[in-house]
Amino acid sequence: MARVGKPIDHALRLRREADIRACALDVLTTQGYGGMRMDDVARLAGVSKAAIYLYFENKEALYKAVLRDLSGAITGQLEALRVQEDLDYPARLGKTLDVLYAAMLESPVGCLMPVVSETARQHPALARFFLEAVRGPLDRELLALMAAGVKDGAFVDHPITRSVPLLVGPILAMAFQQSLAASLNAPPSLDIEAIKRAHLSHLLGTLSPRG
Amino acid sequence: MARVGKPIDHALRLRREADIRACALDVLTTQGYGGMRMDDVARLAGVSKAAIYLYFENKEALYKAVLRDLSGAITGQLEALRVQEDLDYPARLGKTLDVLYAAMLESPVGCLMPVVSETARQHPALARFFLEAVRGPLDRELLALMAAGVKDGAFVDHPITRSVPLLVGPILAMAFQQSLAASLNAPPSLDIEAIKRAHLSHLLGTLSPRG
Amino acid sequence: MARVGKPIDHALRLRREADIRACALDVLTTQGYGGMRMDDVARLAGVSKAAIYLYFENKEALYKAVLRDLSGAITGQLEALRVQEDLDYPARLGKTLDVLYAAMLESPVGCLMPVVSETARQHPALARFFLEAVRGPLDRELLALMAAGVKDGAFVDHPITRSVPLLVGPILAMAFQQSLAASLNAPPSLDIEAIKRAHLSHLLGTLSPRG
Amino acid sequence: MARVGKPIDHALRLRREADIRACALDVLTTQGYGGMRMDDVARLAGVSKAAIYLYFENKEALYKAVLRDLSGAITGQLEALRVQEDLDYPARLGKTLDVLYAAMLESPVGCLMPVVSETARQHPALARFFLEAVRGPLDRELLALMAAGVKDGAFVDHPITRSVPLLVGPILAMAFQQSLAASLNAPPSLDIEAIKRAHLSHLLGTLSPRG
DNA sequence: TATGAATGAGACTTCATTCAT
DNA sequence: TATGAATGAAGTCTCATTCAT
Repeated sequence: MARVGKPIDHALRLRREADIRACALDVLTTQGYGGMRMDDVARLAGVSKAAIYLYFENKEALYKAVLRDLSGAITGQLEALRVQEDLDYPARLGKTLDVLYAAMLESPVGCLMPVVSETARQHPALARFFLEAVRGPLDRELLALMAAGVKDGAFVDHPITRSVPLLVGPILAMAFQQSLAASLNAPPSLDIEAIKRAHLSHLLGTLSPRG
Repeated sequence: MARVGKPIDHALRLRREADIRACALDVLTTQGYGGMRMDDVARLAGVSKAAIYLYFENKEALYKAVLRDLSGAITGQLEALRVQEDLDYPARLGKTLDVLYAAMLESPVGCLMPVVSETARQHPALARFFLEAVRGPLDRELLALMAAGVKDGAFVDHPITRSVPLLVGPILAMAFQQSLAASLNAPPSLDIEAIKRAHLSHLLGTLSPRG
Repeated sequence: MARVGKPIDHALRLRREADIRACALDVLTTQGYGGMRMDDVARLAGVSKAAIYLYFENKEALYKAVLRDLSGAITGQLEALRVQEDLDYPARLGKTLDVLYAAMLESPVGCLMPVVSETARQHPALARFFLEAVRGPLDRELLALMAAGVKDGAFVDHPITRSVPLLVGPILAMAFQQSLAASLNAPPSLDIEAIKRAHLSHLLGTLSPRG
Repeated sequence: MARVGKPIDHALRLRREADIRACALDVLTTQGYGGMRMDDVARLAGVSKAAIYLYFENKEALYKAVLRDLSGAITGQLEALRVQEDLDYPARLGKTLDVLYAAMLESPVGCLMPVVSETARQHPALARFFLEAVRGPLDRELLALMAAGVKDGAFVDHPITRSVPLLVGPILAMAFQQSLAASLNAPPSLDIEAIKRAHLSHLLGTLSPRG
């Protein structure tokens, strides 16, 4: 009657938690942090408001969990790329852009950027969390790749190798733009593949050792 | 009895209104739309909360007024951009970056871009207005400059000449970063002049006809 | 039309505040701190719940204000007595008992003692407040009187002159008892005047210099 | 199938019930009734929250059970008091104080007295029960001792011999004080032995036939 | 015009209690 | 019997907005 039980239950719990996180992400991207009511998340997840508190200590914790989850996935991908030594540096940079473009422009993550920005203004603790737990690891990965490329002579030692905004700022800008467009129900107007190619070519133009 | 007072009162009214708008902008840039409490605006403006409602119908109307007001300021700056035709293209691109860096990093406009994005879903009309009155002219001006440079042979016909995010996205990324840092009362950590130089060098590396 | 206005308004505000404090005391003595809902206080005072927050920062502050108010009155009386040098020490001690008996057994203050006790368990901050702002001053007054009496040779230097519980603990005990009796709608069974006389006689028996 | 298990189960059930009662007492003395969360009791008892409801109908029932249980312990102590008739009256009064000091300051009973007072309004039945089962016998015993002492000429016929608060109120006052100090995690600051001696000396000063 | 005072709707969070297993 | 999970009712506090003066 008790069956194996325990591990299954544990998995259930994890799935429930993920469910709630997913619903929270949904609400978050459309309503922002201030507009995300625990009620909404609960209703969307099909549970009672109080149930959310069984999985997350409070609204802030839920928000952090959503962010941590998403950023962990991205950072993980970047790290895998960075150490994939069978690719040359330009290729690794290209794949890195692939990951970032996909995350920021083809997933809900992009829509979170304005939310993060707005949220940070009212909740310094959340701003700090974002910088330390999301932005920090991401930046470190990217700068590590560039530094390695420079050290191995694959990249010129140009200041952009030390500046994340100059390297991938355009992606953030597009995320903002797309989020705005989405709010207006405008069709997404960016030809992402073309822009990505141009972005990479632009970077390599500056970074390639000769001419 | 109060007849004679009218015109004076009218001027006073306009000034008061502008005062309140200015204070609202202040609060808006530091706290975001959700964090802008009528109480705060009132206190900052030195009037009673109820007084605000004598000048603006409600919070949203005040927000709209702030944005409308700001769009005028931006258009002014754009006009200054356009009259610099006696300089060569690289120099004009440099000046353009100067203006944009200043606008995004040292004026409230940069801070408002994320605010607008974030409130876009609740206030699509405002978002549209912002896109048309602020972002639109800015984009057109920049693209016109690049197109002219290409046509005159001063710039290579690289796709980045047709993509505002690729050209100046890094600036928004930095605004975002700076705004986060400000939420933490951390001193701004970016060496903007150096970055600006790197940015220009990066662009010219791709755009310059030779090499 | 503006009349003198201001001072009257100010007085009104103070009266409102006192009203709310009084209602809070009412609810507090019957429901305890945990059972005192802001709603109840508001309804009793004939204002909206939110209005209370115009006068008191939060529930804790309201509670503190109630306590501070009551204790201030008592301590003030005690202090006046202590320095009333035309009375001899036994008389001053007697009057002091008068004050304490009246406060604890003939006013709602007595009923607050169990409330304070219960509240302290859940809110250390309030326990500290009670000790520092209520109990402390009261104890100091009482001990100062005894010390002066001893120094002037009016009282024997017995250890009870340095122990507030031994001096006036019985009053607290009766307050608890009365509060309990009140809860049961039992008629108050104590002959306070007689007990007070016995109490004083008991104290003077120990404190009087000769036999 | 489970027939044989019954008696064992029954014993287990009783032990479990007692366990839970003990844990509830623990929480009750430190947190008060309002602060006693079923969660806390469950965690302390090492069972699930739901399990408590297998043994007690609800929170109030658990509270009642704790009190009922305790009344037994007290009556036991009182019986020990009564059998000391071989000692003279002052010595017996001293022993009586010993027992009361121990009961009020070193056992949970002292802590519960204010808890009962505080919850009396919500649970008058409990208050009455407490008065009859705990306070009543205690008072009767004390007054009987004093009456006997007076009748045998060992004590003066002073009114304090007929007033429990005047005789032992200080002990409750100290319990109150100690309970507050405990809320603050402050080390208990009372030198109980010294106070007890002073207390006895104070009483005998009034009660001793000569002087 | 201007304001101090007031409020209702609503948000987060807690907890005794129940239910499916 | 025992529990992890779930919940509804309730409580504190906030804030845009209104009203009497």
